Amino acid sequence: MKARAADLAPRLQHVEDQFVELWNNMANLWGISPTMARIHGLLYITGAALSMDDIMDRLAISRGNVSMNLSKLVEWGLVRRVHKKRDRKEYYESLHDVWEMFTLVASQRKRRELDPIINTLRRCKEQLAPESLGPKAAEEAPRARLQRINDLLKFLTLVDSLAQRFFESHRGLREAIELLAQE
Amino acid sequence: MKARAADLAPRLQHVEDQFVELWNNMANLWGISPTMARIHGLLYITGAALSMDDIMDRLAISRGNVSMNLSKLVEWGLVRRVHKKRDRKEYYESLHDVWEMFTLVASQRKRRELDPIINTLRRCKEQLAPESLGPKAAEEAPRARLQRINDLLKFLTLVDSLAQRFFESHRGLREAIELLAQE
DNA sequence: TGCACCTTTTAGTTCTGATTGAAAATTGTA
DNA sequence: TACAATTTTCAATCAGAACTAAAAGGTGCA
Repeated sequence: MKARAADLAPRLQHVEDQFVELWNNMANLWGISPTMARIHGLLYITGAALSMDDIMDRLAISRGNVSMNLSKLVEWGLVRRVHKKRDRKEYYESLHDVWEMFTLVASQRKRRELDPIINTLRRCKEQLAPESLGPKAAEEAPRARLQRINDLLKFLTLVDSLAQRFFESHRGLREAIELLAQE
Repeated sequence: MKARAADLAPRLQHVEDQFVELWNNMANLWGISPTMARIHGLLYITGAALSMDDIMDRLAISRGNVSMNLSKLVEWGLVRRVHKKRDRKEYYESLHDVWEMFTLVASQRKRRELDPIINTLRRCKEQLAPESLGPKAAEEAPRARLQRINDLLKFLTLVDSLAQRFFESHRGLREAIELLAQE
């Protein structure tokens, strides 16, 4: 099938819409809200710096909603504000590098979600420590629970330290991992 | 602080409650619903085989809700049904191994979430392929979009293949990873 | 400085998905 | 087989998150 030039724009837009919808579905996986994801998807796929109005029109989202979600995206570091000369509007542009986006999201989720969990677990652990339970603490029930908390803690601190290591040097690791995957 | 035997049970319960609450907070990270997570948390931390009534009472959740969430947990493979002799009730018991639980959750999320995304991306890619765009396809816009879709696809297939590899042999990998983390 | 243009905030509304309770279905036992 | 115990299903309800529209707040230019 050959496309005339006039067909190109709507077809491109159709692909972009599919992509935005895709990003919407990915929201859960990335742990961000669907609308935030859609906006980011649009910015990523077009590669352009868009204004709030552009986004409102294209995705049929209210101004306030776009505003709030854009600030969150900027806060996450996935999107940058850009100023155009002779234009008072602000424009927004997505990062381009997939690895960088992934690292940003992952490191923030670690900080917001994983770290507090590990802290709470440590607190649970203390409460079950033999010295805080008195001499009878050799009983079955607390010992078993302590064991399970320890298993979990061990696993999560492992994940934590691997993640940390990755964030600190993902540029270098990237090649290594890509090689590893091809093997 | 020394604890008398009588103090032990309520204190243990208090720690368990904290743990269930923690699991509740982890739900988002694991991609399961909070109530499902709380039920699983209770089963994991107590290490016991509990009946629906036990769970209803302990977590203050309705019977229907417990029933639905337990089936989902069984479906995910995180919880097993167990039968006790001379008792018509069914009892439910969590897996104990943290790595196994993680692998189960991750492999299912991959199948439910990641795989469809990769498929959709491939479809987007085809629609932007030069041959489907006609002779004028060398234009800037589609080329740039195709590039970004390819970047993404490359990243996601990489994640996919690493995950696959992990699921197939996490028992072996486990030791290697633990060593790596200590380095 | 004041105005016109944009963005942010917020109070109220809408929507989605979770939860309940009770009826229906199932299961095991006498 | 019948019945009592238990689980599942499902329509109605509820709660919280997301969204909107409009008012308030900034910002840069004349």
